[in-house]
Amino acid sequence: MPDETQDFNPLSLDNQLCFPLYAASRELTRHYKPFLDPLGLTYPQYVTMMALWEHDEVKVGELGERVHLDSATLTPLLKRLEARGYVSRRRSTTDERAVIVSLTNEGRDLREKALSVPSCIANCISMDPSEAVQLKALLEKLIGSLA
Amino acid sequence: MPDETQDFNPLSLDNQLCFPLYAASRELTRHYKPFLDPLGLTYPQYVTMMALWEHDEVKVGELGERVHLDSATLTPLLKRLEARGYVSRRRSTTDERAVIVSLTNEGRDLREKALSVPSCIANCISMDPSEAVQLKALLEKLIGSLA
DNA sequence: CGTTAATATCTTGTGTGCGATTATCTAAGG
DNA sequence: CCTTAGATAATCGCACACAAGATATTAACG
Repeated sequence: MPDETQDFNPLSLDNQLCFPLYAASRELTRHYKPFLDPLGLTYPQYVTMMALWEHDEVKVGELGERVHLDSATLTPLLKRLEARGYVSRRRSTTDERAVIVSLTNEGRDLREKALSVPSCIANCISMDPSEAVQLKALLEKLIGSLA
Repeated sequence: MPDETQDFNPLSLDNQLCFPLYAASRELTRHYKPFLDPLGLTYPQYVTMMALWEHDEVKVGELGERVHLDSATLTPLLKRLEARGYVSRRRSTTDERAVIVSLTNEGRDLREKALSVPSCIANCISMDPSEAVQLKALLEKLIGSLA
């Protein structure tokens, strides 16, 4: 019988919020891989493309704010997307410091092929939809609380 | 006025569970840094140490199962912890394939200094404790559902 | 106009993550 | 024994992630 009065261990993995958050993020990312491989995208690239499908012709900094990545991560990632032919990068003519990221036709077309990805992932998650919605809301609340 | 009948966009970042999960994980990790720097630990190293503080003298594979990391990530991470003097690695005498990871005295002592970290982080999260508990439960459910 | 501060991106260095491969060792069968 | 299948880490290659610093441009101010 476990002793109910035993000391609470603040460093136990089972008492941490950070640990399941960290593990869940990587586990979910791993599950995207088989669906993203045919598109020639990694998971961070997929997230970046989703942001661009919503709104392109944006500066690197604006894009980074949207996906919570800084330019040190985005610059090489965008260069790889450019090499793939999905995006183009050009200096702004009005502000030579800024780089404008836009979708190529191929990048725009890729969206059609990506449309089925969310439902493929949904099938991998045997979780009540209402719970998934609740989880998403709590995660967004956490992000807001950390800002 | 937004049109309530407009098409649902499955690829909108705002409709994804993966995106806030990915962002929240990195944001939270970032918030650990100022508290982990004085300990000489990165966030994944901290997680690994927490697992070892609970139970050391374990094989690399067992440790990896606990923290959801494979040997390609753990081996160099453990070598850095070894270089720091926090852990030791030795081949098992009974099974020469296995490497046993154990804490050094210095590694064990580090736990005392780390005891305050969880409460420091808790202070950073302006979130109802019951919501945090709920979030943790939902994350664990998600991990289980993906397994 | 010239100097300085602010902005925006890029580069470099360190440390993960993980797929794929390799090397070593154990165990099981013949 | 010997071969072989399975187990276990380590290694390699590529792609993030981010701090810190470098570079280039713009804006602000006297």
